[in-house]
Amino acid sequence: MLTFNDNKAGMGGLDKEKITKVIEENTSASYSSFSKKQQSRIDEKVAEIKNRIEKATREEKQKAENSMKNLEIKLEASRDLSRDCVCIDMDAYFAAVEMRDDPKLRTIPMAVGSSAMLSTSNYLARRFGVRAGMPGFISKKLCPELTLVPGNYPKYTKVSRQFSEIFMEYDGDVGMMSLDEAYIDLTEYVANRTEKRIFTRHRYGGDCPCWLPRVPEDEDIENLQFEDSECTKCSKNRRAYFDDVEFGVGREEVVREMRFRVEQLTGLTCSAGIAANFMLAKICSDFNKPNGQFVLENDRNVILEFLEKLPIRKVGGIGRVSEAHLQSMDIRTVGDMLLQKALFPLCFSPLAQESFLRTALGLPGRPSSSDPRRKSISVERTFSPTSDFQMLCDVHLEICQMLEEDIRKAGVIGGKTITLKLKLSSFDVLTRSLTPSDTVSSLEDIQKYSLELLEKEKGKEIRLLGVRLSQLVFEEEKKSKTITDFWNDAKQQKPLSSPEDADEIIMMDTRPCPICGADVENQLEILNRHVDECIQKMTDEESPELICISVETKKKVEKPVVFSKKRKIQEKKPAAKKVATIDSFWKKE
Amino acid sequence: MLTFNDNKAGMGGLDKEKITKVIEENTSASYSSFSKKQQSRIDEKVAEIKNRIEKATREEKQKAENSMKNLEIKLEASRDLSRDCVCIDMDAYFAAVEMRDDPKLRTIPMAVGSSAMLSTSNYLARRFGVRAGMPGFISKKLCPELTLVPGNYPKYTKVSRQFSEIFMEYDGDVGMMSLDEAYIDLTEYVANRTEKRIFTRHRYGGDCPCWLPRVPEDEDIENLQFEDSECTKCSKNRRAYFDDVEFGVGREEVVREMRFRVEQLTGLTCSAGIAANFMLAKICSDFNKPNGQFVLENDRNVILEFLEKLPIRKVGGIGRVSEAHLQSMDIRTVGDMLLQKALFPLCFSPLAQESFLRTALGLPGRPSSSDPRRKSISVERTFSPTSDFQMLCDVHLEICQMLEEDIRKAGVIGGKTITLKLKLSSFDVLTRSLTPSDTVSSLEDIQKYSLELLEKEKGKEIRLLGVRLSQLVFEEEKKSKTITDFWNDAKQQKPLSSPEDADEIIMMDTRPCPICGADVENQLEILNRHVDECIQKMTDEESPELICISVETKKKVEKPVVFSKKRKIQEKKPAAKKVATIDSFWKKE
DNA sequence: CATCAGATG
DNA sequence: TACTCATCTGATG
DNA sequence: ACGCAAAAC
DNA sequence: TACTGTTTTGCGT
Ligand SMILES: Nc1ncnc2c1ncn2[C@H]1C[C@H](O)[C@@H](COP(=O)(O)OP(=O)(O)OP(=O)(O)O)O1
Ligand SMILES: Nc1ncnc2c1ncn2[C@H]1C[C@H](O)[C@@H](COP(=O)(O)OP(=O)(O)OP(=O)(O)O)O1
Ligand SMILES: [Mg+2]
Ligand SMILES: [Mg+2]
Ligand SMILES: [Mg+2]
Ligand SMILES: [Mg+2]
Repeated sequence: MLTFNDNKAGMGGLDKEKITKVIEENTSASYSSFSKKQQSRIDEKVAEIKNRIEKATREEKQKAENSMKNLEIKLEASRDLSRDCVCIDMDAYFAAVEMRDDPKLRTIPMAVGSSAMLSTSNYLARRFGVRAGMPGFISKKLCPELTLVPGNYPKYTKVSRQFSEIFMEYDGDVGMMSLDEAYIDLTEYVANRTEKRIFTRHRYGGDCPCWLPRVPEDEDIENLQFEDSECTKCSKNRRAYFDDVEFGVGREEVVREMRFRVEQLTGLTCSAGIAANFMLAKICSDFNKPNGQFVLENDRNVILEFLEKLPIRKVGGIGRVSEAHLQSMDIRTVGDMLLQKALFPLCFSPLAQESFLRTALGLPGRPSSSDPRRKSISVERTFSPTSDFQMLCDVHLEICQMLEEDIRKAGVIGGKTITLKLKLSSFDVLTRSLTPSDTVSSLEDIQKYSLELLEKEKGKEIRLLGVRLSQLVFEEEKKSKTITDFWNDAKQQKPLSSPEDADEIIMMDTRPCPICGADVENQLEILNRHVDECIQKMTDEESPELICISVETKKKVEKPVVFSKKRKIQEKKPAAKKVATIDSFWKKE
Repeated sequence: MLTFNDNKAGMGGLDKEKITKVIEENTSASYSSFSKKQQSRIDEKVAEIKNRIEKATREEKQKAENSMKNLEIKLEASRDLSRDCVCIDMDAYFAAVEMRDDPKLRTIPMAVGSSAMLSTSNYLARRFGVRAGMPGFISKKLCPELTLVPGNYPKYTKVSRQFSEIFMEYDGDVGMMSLDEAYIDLTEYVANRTEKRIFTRHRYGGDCPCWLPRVPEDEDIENLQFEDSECTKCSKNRRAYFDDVEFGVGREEVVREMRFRVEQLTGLTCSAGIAANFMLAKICSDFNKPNGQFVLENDRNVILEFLEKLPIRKVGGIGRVSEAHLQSMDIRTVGDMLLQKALFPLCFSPLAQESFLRTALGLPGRPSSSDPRRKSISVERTFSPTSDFQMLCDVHLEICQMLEEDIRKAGVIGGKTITLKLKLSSFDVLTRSLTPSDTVSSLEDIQKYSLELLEKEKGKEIRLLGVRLSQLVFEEEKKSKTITDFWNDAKQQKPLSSPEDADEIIMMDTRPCPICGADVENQLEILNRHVDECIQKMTDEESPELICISVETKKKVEKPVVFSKKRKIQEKKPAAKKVATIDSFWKKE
C-alpha cells in the first residue's frame, strides 16, 4: 500500500521500498485495517473513473473536450502575469525553533512530537524517512537515534508573530496561511522600491552556541567588526560579528532581503518561491528548500514548461486521493493534466474540472470568500479507546470547557451549529451536528447540545471526541476590526504578545524592544538577539505543560498523546486586522 | 487473507468474516507481513498451476489422463474393504482434561495455552472462533470471557497411557498417532467377538462435582443403585450411581464399548470413526464430534458418495496450501478431485498425484516405513528477538542441555546429523545442518557442532533457536524392546508412571490399582475413579512449573511463552513396544 | 547432504 | 503481554 | 442542515 | 508506548 509519501522537501532519493516496509511492519493491526479500507475506497473510485472513460460515447467525449476548451479560453483570458507573488515558508519550522533553542539538537536527527505523532522533523531526520504526520514510534524504527522533542505551540506562535511583522513591511496584506507560511504580494513594493538597502548583519561565534546565525567555520573572520559579551543563558562568551549586506531592487533581491531579515530576527531560515501567483509561488517555495528561493518567470511558456514535469502531488490541493484518481488516468505530472484535460468532465465535478484545468495552466485557484474571519472553532482529543459512557462524558466535558475557553479568547460570541466528532476504535470518523433555533454560546449550551448528540452514540467504542462550533457570531464588527480588544488581551499578556502596536514604527530606523523597551540599532533586526533572548526567557518560564486531558476519572482513558497549541496561556485571538488569515488557495474535486 | 480456518470440529456456522477481521485487526504488523509473504508464495504457485494447465498441449493432456487412468486401475485393484478400522480421537483433549480436573472450567469458554499460543480450546470457546494454534491474546479479543489455563503435558501423557491400554485390549497393535488419537484395527477382534459384554456403569451425583461422568439432571434416578462417600478432594458428599450397560458384537457396538470404557476410566469423552481404512476412519472420527461416532460402510459406492461432497481440507495431509492449490483447479470437494484427476500430472509430482488419487478413491495412503522408531529428536524455543550473540549462545546452551536430556530419556545413543533451526524476527525459518564423520552423542558434541552452525549466522535478529538430532542411533534393539530400561526410569517415577507392567493383566476381570495396589471390581473400569483420584493427587503434587527458558543472562531475552511437554519430571521414553507410534498416514504433494 | 515448505496434533 | 513445539514427509539442488 | 471525504500545516 | 489537532472546502442528500 502507499503508506509512505516522500512528497516533502528534503526527502528525495530515499529508499521508499524499504521505508514502506518498515512502516508496514510496525503499523498496528487496527490501523492497517483502516488504511486498507481507505485504499479500497480509492480503488473503487479508480475503477469508476476508468469505467466512465471506457464507456463514454464519442459525443460525450467530444462534448467534454469542447467544454474544457472553452473553459481554457476563458481561464487563459484571466491570466495575470503582472504580479510578484511570494510564498515564504519556514524550514522545518517547529523543529528549527527547537534546534535554535537547544544547540544539542542541531546536529542530530530530531522531530517534534510524541511517540504517537510527529508534527515535523528536521532535515537530518528526513533522510531516514521520518516526516510530519508519522507516528513517533514508527519513526524510531526508521531512525533509532531519532530524538523526539515535545512541541511548544505558544512559542511557535510568538516566533511567527515576530517574523510576520517583517513581511508586513512589504505587503500590508500578508496572508499567514499558517504559523510558518506567508503569502506576500510584492508587486507594489517592488514597483516603488527604487534603491538598494543596506543592513548590518549580525552573526555569532565563540563558545556560546546559543545565538544564530553562526559565522561559518571556513569564513575569513579577520576583517569583521565584533563585540564580545557573555551569554545570559549559557554564561559562555559570545562574539558578535558585524558586517554590511546590501539588497538591490528586483523582486529576487527583495525576497532575499526578507529572508535575511527573518533569519536575523529569529535565527531561523526560510525558503521562498516567487511567481506570478500564489499557487505557483507556493510550489516554488519548496523547490530550493531549505534556506533557498526559486523564481518562476512571469512568462506563460516558462510557467508551462516548469509545470510540464512537475508531479501533480506537488500542487496544493492534490493529495493522496486525488493523486491516485489522476494517476489512474495516466496523469502523473501537471503536463499530463493538460494532455488529458478533455477527460475531466467525464470524471469530475465542474469545480474540480476547473480547478484541475487552472492548475494545468498555472493559474491560481478561483478566489473565494474574502471574509478573513474563521468559520469554525473546535477542540478534539484522542484517548485510549473506550465505550464506557461515563468516561466519554468526562472527556466530553473537558473538551467543551476547552472549547468555551477558546471561543472566549477568539472573540467569538457564539455559533449556530454545534458538531460532535467521534473517531471509533476502528479509526472511522463520524460527525453529528445540530443547529438549535438560538445561537449556542455558553459552556452550558455547548455541553448540553453536544452531549445530546453523544448520547445517541452510546455503546460505540471511541478513540477520539471533538466538539466544533460553526456559523459563528462574532463580537461586533467594529470591535473585531479595531484595536480595543487587543488591549484587553494585551493586559494579561507579556509585552511581546502585542506586537501589533509596532505597526506604526515599522519603517523606522531604530525602535524599542517590545519586551523590555530598550532601544537597539537598525530596524527590526536591531532587537535581533535581544528580543530573542527575551522570548526565550519568557517561554522558558511559561513552560507550557503539554495539554494532556488529565482524565483522573476512572481508569481506562489514560493517555492522550500529542501536544496541542496552547492551554495555559491565552494568545490565540484571530491574527487580527493587520495579518489576515488566508482561507483558500486550493480547489479540487 | 485466509487467516482464519474453521476446519475443526465444533466450529461450524461461525461468522468467518467477522472473526477474520478481528484476527487481522489484532495481528502484529511483523506477523502480518510474514503472512503476506506466505500468501504471495501461494499465489505464485497458483499462477503456475493455472499456467501449466493453460499451456498444456492436447498430447500432454491426453498423456496425463491416461497416466491417471492407469494408476486408478492399479489403485482400485488394491482396494480392501475387509477391514474394520477405527480412529478414536479425544474431544478437546487438553481442555477436557483441565475441565475434568477443575469443575469451574466446565461451563465457561476456556483454552489451554498462554496469551501467546493456544494448544486447544473447549467447545464453548470454539463458538467464538477460538481454536488451537491461535494466539491467546487474539482469542481474548474474540472472546473476552475466555479463561486461559496453562497446559500440563505430563498429565495428558499419563491420561493418554491410561486409555491407550483399553485400546490395546482390542488391537495389540494400536497406533497412537498422538496423545489423543488412536488407530485401532478391529477386524480381528470383531471377528472373534461372539458375545455381548456387560459393564457396570459408574456415574456420579451429589454436591461433589469432581468426578465424571455425572448423571444427567433429567434422568430418572429412582431405580439406580448408589453408594455415598465423601470426596477426598473437595470434601463434599458424592453419590455414585451404578447400573449395567451392555454392548453387542458388531464393530459399532465394540467402538461404543471402547468409548464407554474410556469415559469410565478417564472421565473424558472421545469420538470415533469406523471405516475400511484409517484415512477414512480419521475423517469419520470428526464427523460426530464431540462424544459421537460415525460408521462409513465398507462399500465402494457408499464411500465415494461420502467423499463426493467432503471438503478436501478435511482430508489428512491437505492443509492450507494444498487446499489453495487444488482450489485453483476448481477442486473444493473430494468429488471434485475425481473429476479433475486428469490434471494432476500437469501440476503435481508423481507422489502427490498418487496421493491425491488415493484420496479421491477413498483409499489409504501408501504404506510407509514401518520402523516405529522416531527419526529425529529436537528442542526449540521462542524468545524475544535478539541479535545479541551472547544471549543467543546462552539460549542455545540451554536448548542443547534440554536436548541431551531428552536424548538420554528417549533411549537414543546418538545421531549422525545435527540441525540448527533459526527463526528470524521476521518469522522466516532457516535450518543449518551438519553431518560429522562420527556419531554425535554427548552434550559437548551437540553443543559444539550446533554452535559452529550458529556462529555462521551471527548478526541475524532471531526469535527462535532449535537443535535437532537425526539419523538416530538407538540403544540395542533388544534393550529398547524389553522392559529393562523401563525399570531404570520407573525407579525415579511415581508408581503410576509405569503402567506397562499391567500389560499381562489386561484381559482379566479384576485388577489392582496400579497406584495403591488395591483391588477394585470389573476390569480396567473398576479402578475407574480410584485411579483417577490417585492420578489427580499425583499430578496435583507434581505441578510442573511451565517450562520457560529462564534466561537470566542479560536483559532483553525475557519471556518465552507456551508450555512444552515436560522438563522437570522424566516420563517420556518411547511409547515402547506395546503401544507403537504411528509414523505416516498422510501422503501429499 | 542440506535446505525449505507443508502438514499434523 | 505479544503468533508454539515436536515430528514427519517430500521436493529440490 | 447534515454527514462525509479530502486537504493543508 | 501505541497513527494528532485545527480549519477549510466541496460533494451528495
Ligand atoms: N501533519 C501535521 N500535523 C501537525 N502539525 C503539522 C503537520 N504538518 C506540519 N505541521 C506543523 C509543523 C511544521 O513545522 C509546521 C509547518 O509545516 P510545513 O511548512 O509543511 O513543514 P516544515 O516547516 O516543518 O518543513 P518544510 O517547510 O521545511 O518542509 O506545521
Ligand atoms: N496447533 C497445535 N499446537 C500445539 N498443540 C496442539 C495443536 N493442535 C492440537 N494440539 C494438542 C492439544 C489438543 O488437545 C491435542 C489433540 O489435538 P486434536 O485432536 O486435533 O484436538 P482436540 O482433541 O483438542 O479437539 P477435537 O479433537 O475435539 O477437535 O493436541
Ligand atoms: Mg515550513
Ligand atoms: Mg508551511
Ligand atoms: Mg482430539
Ligand atoms: Mg487428535
